[in-house]
Amino acid sequence: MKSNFNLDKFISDLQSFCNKTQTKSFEKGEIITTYLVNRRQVCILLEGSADLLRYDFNGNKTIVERFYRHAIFGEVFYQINTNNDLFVLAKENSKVIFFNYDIFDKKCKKNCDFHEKLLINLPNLILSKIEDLNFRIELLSKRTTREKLISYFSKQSENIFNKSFVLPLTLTDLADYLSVDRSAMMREISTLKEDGIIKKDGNKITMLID
Amino acid sequence: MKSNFNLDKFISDLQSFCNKTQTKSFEKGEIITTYLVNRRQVCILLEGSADLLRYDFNGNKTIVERFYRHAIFGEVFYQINTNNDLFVLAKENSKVIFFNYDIFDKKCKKNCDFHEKLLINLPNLILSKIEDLNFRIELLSKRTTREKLISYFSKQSENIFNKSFVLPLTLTDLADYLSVDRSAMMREISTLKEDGIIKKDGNKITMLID
DNA sequence: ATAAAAATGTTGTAAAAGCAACAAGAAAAC
DNA sequence: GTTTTCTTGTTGCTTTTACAACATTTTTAT
Repeated sequence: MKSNFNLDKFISDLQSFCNKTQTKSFEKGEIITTYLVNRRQVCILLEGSADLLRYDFNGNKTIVERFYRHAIFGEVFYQINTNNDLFVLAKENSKVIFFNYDIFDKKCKKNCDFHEKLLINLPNLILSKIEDLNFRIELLSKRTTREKLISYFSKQSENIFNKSFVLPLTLTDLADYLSVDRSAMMREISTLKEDGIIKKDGNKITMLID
Repeated sequence: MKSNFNLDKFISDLQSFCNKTQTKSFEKGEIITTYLVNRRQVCILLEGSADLLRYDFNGNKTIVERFYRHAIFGEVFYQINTNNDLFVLAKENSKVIFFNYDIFDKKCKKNCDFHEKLLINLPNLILSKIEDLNFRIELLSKRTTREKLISYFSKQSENIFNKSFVLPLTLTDLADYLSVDRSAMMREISTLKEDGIIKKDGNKITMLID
């Protein structure tokens, strides 16, 4: 549904042509990166999924963003003020390519076509990210938990062209993502079921409306 | 406070070097552009301010984004499905430069250094936009109207390095921006005043805390 | 200068959401 | 295979927010 250009080819190009990138694998639960002031790291998720997390002074967790395959993230894309505030946690075993944003200014060697490819492909990754952010804003702008849930479910359904889909998040995480109280959300899911808007079987949801 | 590169020079470069861009002026209240499916227009606000607006089926207005000088917008940055859903309205007299995103693929003529400049500067504009979107998400993620207001006010205060600042939006628009009911927001502003968190004189707010 | 429109400010009441606590089921760890 | 941890599901109660209505002030239009 997102950008359709050949990202996989691009990724393999990145790895073969430039010695200024680094690829690492992470196990579920490992910290992929912590956002640092004055660093301009760029990360692209090649495999797996991960969360950008923040814990506030009260210890409340916020899922700032959830990343899936091909997501781009790093300090470059987030205004940070203090260290250790934001970090990215692998939700599944993941593979990530890292490089510094400075790569755009300082070419690594003559005739390295890495930069050309990067300049050509990066915009697509970034535009895709902007679309995600806009959707998240649309979600969070909804006034009620019910509307948030319907929007989120509809989007999931549209993404796979199917009325039924499996939730990619636990319900606990979904509440954090929609920025609502979990128990209140559960209550709302119950009324959505009662009202015949959705059907729910475990973490499989079916939309019963258009 | 945002990106510090020389945007003004870049803008004048854009206008002088490439015949594929167009610059137009708009009076307050005029529609700058309507988002169209299958178009990939890019707009940069050179002067003034504008709102990206949506009216839902109930007629409720949402300020999707508010643009100030140097903001970048257009279909490229928003996933749209239907025409006439989203449009950009000038809040003040404004000046906007338009070009098509295809400009990145199809160079206009040999030795036109427009493209080089565009490729160099556009990322800064876009990263600045991403920062704005992230801040908006942070705001909307707050669970209470009180927290949303405090975050918004703090940000305004930090931006100009001054405890006192003039609201850039009307209170009515601020409510739409924070996605809360206006009267409920007004009530919360009252309690913020009572609790000695802020001082308010017309549309000038002073933070009384850190 | 006057009328019209928009924004601000306030309040009562109904609806929604948050908080807290707990039981039951599922998944992960040992 | 058993224990421990995490997730789901539910409910009573409190706080917050939305809705609606209206008065007042400010801004805009003519």
